[in-house]
Amino acid sequence: MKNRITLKELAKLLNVSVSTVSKALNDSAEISPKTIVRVKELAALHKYRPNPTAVNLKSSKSGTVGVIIPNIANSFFAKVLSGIEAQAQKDGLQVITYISNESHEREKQITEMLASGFVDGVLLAIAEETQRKKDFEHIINLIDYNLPVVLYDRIDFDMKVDKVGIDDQKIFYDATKYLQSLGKKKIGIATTIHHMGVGKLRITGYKEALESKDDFFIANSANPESLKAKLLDLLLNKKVDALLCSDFDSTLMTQRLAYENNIRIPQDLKIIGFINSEIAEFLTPSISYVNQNAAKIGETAMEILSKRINNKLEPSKKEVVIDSLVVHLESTSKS
Amino acid sequence: MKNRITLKELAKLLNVSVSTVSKALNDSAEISPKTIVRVKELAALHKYRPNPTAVNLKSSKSGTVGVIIPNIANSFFAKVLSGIEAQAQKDGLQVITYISNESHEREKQITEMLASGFVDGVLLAIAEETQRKKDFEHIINLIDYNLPVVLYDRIDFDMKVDKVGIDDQKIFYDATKYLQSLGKKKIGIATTIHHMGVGKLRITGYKEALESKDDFFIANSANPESLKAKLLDLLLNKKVDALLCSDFDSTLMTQRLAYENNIRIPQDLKIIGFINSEIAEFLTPSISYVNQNAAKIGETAMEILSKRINNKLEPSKKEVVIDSLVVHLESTSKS
DNA sequence: CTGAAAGCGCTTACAG
DNA sequence: CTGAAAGCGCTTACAG
Repeated sequence: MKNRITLKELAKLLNVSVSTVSKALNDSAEISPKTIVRVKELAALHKYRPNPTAVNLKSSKSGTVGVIIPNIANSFFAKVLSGIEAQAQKDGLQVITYISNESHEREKQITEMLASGFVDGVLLAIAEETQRKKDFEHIINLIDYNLPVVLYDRIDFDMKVDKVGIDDQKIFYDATKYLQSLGKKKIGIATTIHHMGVGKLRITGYKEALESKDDFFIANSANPESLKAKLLDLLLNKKVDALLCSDFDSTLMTQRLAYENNIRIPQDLKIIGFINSEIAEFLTPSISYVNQNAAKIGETAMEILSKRINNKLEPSKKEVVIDSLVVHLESTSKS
Repeated sequence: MKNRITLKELAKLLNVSVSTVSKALNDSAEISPKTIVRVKELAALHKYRPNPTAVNLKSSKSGTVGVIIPNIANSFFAKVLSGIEAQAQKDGLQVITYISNESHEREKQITEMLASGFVDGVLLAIAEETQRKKDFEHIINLIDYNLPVVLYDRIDFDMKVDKVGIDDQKIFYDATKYLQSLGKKKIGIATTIHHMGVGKLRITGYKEALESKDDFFIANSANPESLKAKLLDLLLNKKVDALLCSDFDSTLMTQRLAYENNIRIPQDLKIIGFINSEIAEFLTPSISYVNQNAAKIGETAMEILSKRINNKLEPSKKEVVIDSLVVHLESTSKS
């Protein structure tokens, strides 16, 4: 990399001291207007930029935040990242990206690295494996380190940190109520993430919405074969007339099984799924989906982290719920 | 953030000098084995970690690379990022992510910021708008700055930098030949990115594969209405029997128009599209797609950048082509 | 209004 | 084998 000009060199060229140059560039009231102009002109000429690393060392800040993403191929998280990046831009922060791939081990490595102190704060969505193992020690450590941490999306954990996510329970509650309003009597749920925080909340919301007289119809398994068997039971034997699908895999399997068994969507079966708009819109038929407002989640989480870093927030932790809504496409249209 | 222990404090506790502590921790041959053990034990006890910013300042390196991503919601780029991150991990580099949103202006801002010198190197896929405007000045500046730069994916540019991408021309050449081998006589192409480097190469490959007696059937427009009209002409009037779709939008429009006009896929029309596996597999019918090996592209680009940063590469620039292949699903199955 | 000095937390040539 | 000193590129309290 080309050698960039330093304060020292600038000072030599101007025949003034380094301190004068530094103060002039920072518009210090101590420096005469004339000198300020003179210094700034030469700095501009040489395209002087303060060395960020030196500034960081002085200020004990890095100007960076770490973002831990469980799975970037999931377009939900890609959009969250996009929101994070946009807000970080505004706040003058650099985003360092780490991908845990839903792995507990990898997540531990990352949190340890972050605790070593490069970044000023951390945005975290907890890996699936970590949730399954219920081993949050590395996360507690990170928080105890007094590094500002904001949990995003996966926030149903008992930790003293700021959180930004959606109200998973309410969404499935509302969705269930909506299907009831369409006259559906046998509403079921399909899920591969029932062991995860968000998965549990969605089931709770669903159950809560049903009347005492209603049966629960739940197909839950992380194993495709087992899920398929359970779903077929709901579709063919129990003859459910609507299904809430809690994730990508269960949504697509539901749709496929309906197709293979000549169950017509939406006439015989209505579906609402937790999948991305890109896919939902282009399935045949298109599938009504939950728009989680991913970018907004990222933006808000970054905004809170940024304020936390700059001590602009009262000590008590925040928990922000971002509105999400069901986008109705063909799979819930009135038949 | 909790105050972390420094070399100085460690030195005081041990009653030795800072230099001794530093050398001991770095296993210097100058230091006695006894001292090394003593120092390391206390360091471990206090969980000492060198302050990365200070190390960076000394070494004039930041240990970070900047990655400019045109559109992270495109799962191709998400996978590239995933490959980049994995390799950066191995190389001990931190990945700072910037999203240009295909915007020329935003890309300029980012490159200027990067030229200001925080990162050790840059991975770049050039924004669509930049390509349309043909204004590459900011990129040339970045390169001239002697900051190592590696172009990924979008590499059909005349710049003296390392490049990692796929052979777009060959893929559509091969795909066309394949469709011919199935007996298809009227092979067309649908594209919304004909103005972009990769889009042009794909068309070139397609044309190259056709015999002199064959006609070209090209539906090209970035405007949906116009593309639709051109596609309908190919499908209904010209009666093409196969279509290569150069991007997401044209693939889905082709599939939709076929559906709406009772053109059966694959019996009446074969399709190969440049879309992600996640979507391709779940369309009805499933659409044969080009697997671009996105993670490999990211990994390789990062590997080259890392070597370039450490001066482990000869001066001449590299251009690496990552193999990609067509994954055949229902839309090209023998009818 | 300007500059010398100290210091952020390290590393490393040099002296002893 | 150990330590004092210089220096990476800045900022800022302090002296003049």
